[in-house]
Parts: sequence; C-alpha cells; structure tokens
Amino acid sequence: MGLIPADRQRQILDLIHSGKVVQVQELSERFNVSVLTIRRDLDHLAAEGLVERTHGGATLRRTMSVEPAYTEKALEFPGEKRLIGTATATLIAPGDTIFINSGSTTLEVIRALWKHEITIVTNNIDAAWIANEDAAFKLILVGGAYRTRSHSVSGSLSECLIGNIYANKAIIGVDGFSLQAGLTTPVVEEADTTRFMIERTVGKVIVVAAGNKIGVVSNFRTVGVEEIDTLVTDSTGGNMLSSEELAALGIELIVAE
Amino acid sequence: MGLIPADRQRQILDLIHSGKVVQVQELSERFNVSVLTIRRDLDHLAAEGLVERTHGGATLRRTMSVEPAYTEKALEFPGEKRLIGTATATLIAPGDTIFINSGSTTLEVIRALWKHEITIVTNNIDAAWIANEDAAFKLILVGGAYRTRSHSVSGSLSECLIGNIYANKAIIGVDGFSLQAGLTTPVVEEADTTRFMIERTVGKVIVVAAGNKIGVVSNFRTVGVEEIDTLVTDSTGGNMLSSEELAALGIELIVAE
DNA sequence: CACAAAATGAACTAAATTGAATTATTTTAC
DNA sequence: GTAAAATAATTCAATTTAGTTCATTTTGTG
Repeated sequence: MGLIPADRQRQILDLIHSGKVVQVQELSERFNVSVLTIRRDLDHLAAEGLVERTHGGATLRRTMSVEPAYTEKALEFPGEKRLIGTATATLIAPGDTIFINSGSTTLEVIRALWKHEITIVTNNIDAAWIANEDAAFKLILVGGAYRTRSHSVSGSLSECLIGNIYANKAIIGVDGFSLQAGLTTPVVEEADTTRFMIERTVGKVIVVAAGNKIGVVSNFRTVGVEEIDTLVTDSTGGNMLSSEELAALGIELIVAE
Repeated sequence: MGLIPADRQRQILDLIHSGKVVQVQELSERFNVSVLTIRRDLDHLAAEGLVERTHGGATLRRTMSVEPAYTEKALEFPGEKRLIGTATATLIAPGDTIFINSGSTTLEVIRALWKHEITIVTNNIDAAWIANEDAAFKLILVGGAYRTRSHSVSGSLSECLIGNIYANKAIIGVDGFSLQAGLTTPVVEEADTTRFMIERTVGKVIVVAAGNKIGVVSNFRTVGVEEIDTLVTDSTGGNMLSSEELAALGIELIVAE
C-alpha cells in the first residue's frame, strides 16, 4: 500500500531538514517497510549528495564542497532565517540603495523588506517573485550567466551592471563565516560577484549567516572579515562568537531572536 | 464522458503542484483510464520538463518547487503559442546564441528550446523557471530594472550587458505587428531593449506573433518590418497576411499548425 | 464519406523495488 | 582488550512497475 519510493524519500528528506537525525529503525516503523528498504532509500539520497549517511541513520550533510541545490538549502532552518531577515530589515532606512547577493537567507531579508521604500540591486533571481505590485521597493536585477543550483546570476557579465551602481549598504549571505578565513562560498563566480558588490558599497557591509555557517570554511574566499561592519546571526551563531572579539575587529554583532 | 488528454494532463499537473507526489495507480482510478494512459501522460509532462518521473508516479521538479502563479494563469491562446514555440524551435541550430525578448509567446519558444544546446540571452525573467538542471541551453539573463507586470527587465542598465554580446539570431515577441507601422509595444523601455537586441544581431531576426497581434499597432515602435527576416504566426495570422506580400518585403512567413 | 493521426488498452517482456536469509562489519558493553 | 549486539552488505526470489508492440477506437480534416 501507500507510498512510492520517491514519496517516501521526499518525506525522509523533510524529516532530516527539520533538524532531526533520522534512524533506520525508526523510519522503518514509521513507513511500514523493512529496514532494508530504508537503508536503500538513504543510500539513494546520499548518492545524490542530499544527506550524509551514518551508522544507523542519516544526517544533514556537513561538508560543502559542491553547491547544494537551492531548494534543499531553502528548507534548512527556515525559522532562524526569517528571524535574521526581520532583524536585518531594521537596519535599512528609506531611500537606501542596497546590494544583496544570492542565497536563501538573503532572500528572507528581501521578503522582510517588501514594504520598505528602497532600491534593491541583487543577483538573486528569486527576488523577482517577491517583487509584486504591492511591494514598495524598486528592484534592479543584475544580469549574467544563470546558475540553476542557486537561482542566481554571476560572472563577468554581471560586473558591467554592478559597475554602474554605488550602493550605500550591502547585505551579504555566505556559506562560510570564519574569523580567520573570512567569508567563503563554494562557487568562484559567486565569490567574484559578491566581492564586486562589496567594493562598490560606500556604507555598511552587513553579513547575514545562520548559526550553521559560523566557523565554516568553504572553497572560495570572498573578502576577509575586516571588510565587514555588521554580522546578523541567530542564537546558535551568537553562542559561538563573542561580542568583544568581534568588536575588536570593528564588527557589530546582532543576534536575532 | 472522457477528458481530452490535454485536460487530464493539466489536472495531473495541478495535483502534483498541490500534493507534490502522484501515483500512477491512484491517477488511473481517479480518471478511469488504464495505468498505461497515465504513464504516457506523465511521460508527456516529463518530456516538457514540467514534472519528474519516478518509479510508480511522478513528483514536482525539485529545482522549481515554487512555481509562480503567473504560469498557472490562464494564458490567451495557449495552444497557438505552443505551436508557434515548437515551429520556431525548428529554426534554431545547435551552438546558436540567441536574443529573446519578453512576453508569453517568447516564453513558449524558450520552453520548446529546452533540449537545444544553445545560449539564450533574454530579459524575460520567467525563463529562469524553465532552465533547470536538465535543460540543455545556457541561460544569460539581462540585468536592469524589473517590471512586475511583464516579469522582465529593461532600461538603460540592460544595455551594458547586451552591448557585450553579439547574437546570431533574435526571437522577438511583439504586441503589434503591422506592415505599415512595424513592430510596436505598449512600454517604451521594452521597445528600447528589443531594438537594442535587434541591433546586436548579426543573423536572422525572427518575429513570433499570434494572430491577434497581426495588424495591431501599439504605442511605441521597436523597428520597422524591413528589419525582419522571418515571421512565425498561427493559422489566424496566416490568413491575414499573404506570403507574396511579405516575400516582397524580404520576410519569410511560417504558419505553425 | 474516407483517410490519416492520435489516443487508448491488451499482452508480453524487461527492469526496478521489496523483503528474507545469510554473512561481514561496526559499535557497544564489560 | 574481547564478546555481544546492532547495523550493514550480499545474494536471491517474489512482486510491482515500466517499456514494447500491436489492434481497436476516437478525433480531426478534406
């Protein structure tokens, strides 16, 4: 009865994304299939790089050498991202022109900004779905080569448009935030575009990062932490960093909760 | 009492959009047709990139979990536009780099091109929904100010990116096509962007227009008919124009049916 | 009306999924 | 450290689903 493999695997993925560490035994009872079937499901998901297999179950993937598919990431920590979005929106003043790079966290910031009378310049194509006729902000999309995995554009073609704009704030999402290694992402084009945005920003550079990004180092460096003015994170991230240490680097810490 | 295939497939698509996963068995009972027919329906939808087939059913494409309401919206003459899209796709060769402007008809062309190994440069942001990991084309989105109404970008910022590209074909959708007034649209920025695309095209300029656009004159002129090499329209449009008259202007007429 | 094209379903073969039994491996307990 | 328990890998048979080919029905067109 009941479920086809695709459906079962989707539900398992949802469980993992909602924070749980799933166990083979447990899943076997929940779906009324043998442990063998569950094991094969998890192997299948692991082969696609969606989860990380462990003994007795599976967890969220921890290494980030390949760019995760956008929709997988968007489901991680939705509550925290929304809080970060709301907190970040309070830093924005009417009339601002803001660079925002791609990522699910920065998309939440854009969502929180929808009644602000500002100009948003972004390479996050999903911003277009938030900009409807009721949105108060003006949206300028950066052009360039479209990458399916991140729903964003980047590359050298992007720079000719960004080069025509000076913003007075930048909101930057990252895959890794480390005091030693700085801001890092798994895709070199994304790093280039983000760096170029930061260069063209005359005001504050605000980094938004959920707790699972803090202390992480991905493949390509965007800029060092010295370029950063403000870090907005969640309580998990706040516990991993000290306000004093950041203040010494000239970074203001904001914990969204 | 049957449903025509297109209708059934549309309902299946709706089910997938609301419930994420459908099963062949289940659908077979619901629509009172054999599992074989359902399988063929799902294959058909999968061939168009609308769903992802799995064992026992089909799921939403993982790369586009939030489809914009826009595509659900009942379009005018969806059948004719799809025919025009398919007919236009046959004019495109592997390796081509193509400018495509915005509009629902050109979006259908992009949909028909999803398995072509080409480079598409467009200001139609909805193209991002068609470009998923299975799409064969490379997508370059033009940047610029986003207009909610048309889901497109245009304006002076667009031109710096277009100015870096020479395409060997252009596919142009219009709001009005008239032998006297040329190509016209209701938005001046859109006219500018389209004109700039045509200027940067070294090969054929292909206009796609459903029959209801033929003989219509809108507010702003893009270019005159002398700039056009090919017109693709439906049977309604074909009846309103004579091949000979167009040939005298150097325009090839293609009627999609 | 005749004809071509598409849609549908039946019969059959191929492939994938599933679970049981068995053996190997890792983890846990002592 | 070793033994016991749990988890994983392997092989195999049963079941379900998918792919193929063909005949029948429906639809569209001149």
